[in-house]
Amino acid sequence: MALPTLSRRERQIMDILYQSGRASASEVRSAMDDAPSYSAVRAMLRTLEEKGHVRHELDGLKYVYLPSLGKEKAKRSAVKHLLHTFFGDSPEQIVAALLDGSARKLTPEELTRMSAMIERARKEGK
Amino acid sequence: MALPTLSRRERQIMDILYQSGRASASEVRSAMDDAPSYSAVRAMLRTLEEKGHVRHELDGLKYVYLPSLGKEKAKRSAVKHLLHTFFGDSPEQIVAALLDGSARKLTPEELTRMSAMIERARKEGK
DNA sequence: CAGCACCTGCTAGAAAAGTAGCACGTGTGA
DNA sequence: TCACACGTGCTACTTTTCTAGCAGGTGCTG
Repeated sequence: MALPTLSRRERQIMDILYQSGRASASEVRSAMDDAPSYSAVRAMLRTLEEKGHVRHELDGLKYVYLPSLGKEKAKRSAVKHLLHTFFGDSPEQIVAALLDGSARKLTPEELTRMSAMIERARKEGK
Repeated sequence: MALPTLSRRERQIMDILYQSGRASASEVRSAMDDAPSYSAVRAMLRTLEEKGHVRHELDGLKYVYLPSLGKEKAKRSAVKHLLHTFFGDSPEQIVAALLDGSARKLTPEELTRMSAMIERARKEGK
């Protein structure tokens, strides 16, 4: 991979960007709960752009930043990493973790939909 | 949270430690594919210990390091973070990602077990 | 048009991360 | 017993991160 070298702050910013899809410097800043100065945020955004993690578009007069790697790819890679680091590459263990209330309570509807997805996967797979 | 401040290398080391459970400095080092010097690894392990992320035990003559936060807790927090960053806090979307082959192909057995888990959760929940 | 609110580009400095290297200690086997 | 492999503690140095601040542009409003 070409992009594993993020510093703490950079990672923090990337997370915000992935979460919101696109954001201006000041939006990024307000999404951080231990935010540094506005200048600092801008500087890091610029650095990230140099490194190729981020690109910006002109929205009226201001810059709006977005991850240059598609969200889908980033997702996959994040899931993969999580899988490998904490779950011994066993997907079912993630599901177990999801279910056991660690994150939040799931509604019956959600459970039903999950079931359906898995059923579908099973049918297709065989 | 008290421990969000990991640098790039530190995070890398923590991941290895979580993945393997416990490891000596040289083991950590060989698990890194862009490993720095042995000294460097040791220094970072020491830093991590100072910060409280890691502790060490004496195994014969050498040190063996292990994460000080239980794996379970770390897992939960990692899942939660992933959920929030990439999946809009929607657990079913993670399942979807798991299913769509992004990580690896699931076996029918795994799918069956997942189904069973979800069924069980549904029964308990209601 | 003066003042204000916001934005950008740039520079510079402090703080932290990342790294290598030495000095020393302890078993092991030729 | 003396080299050797391997471990530790510590220090010092380089590079990157992280940060603030200034100068300047644009539009709005009284």
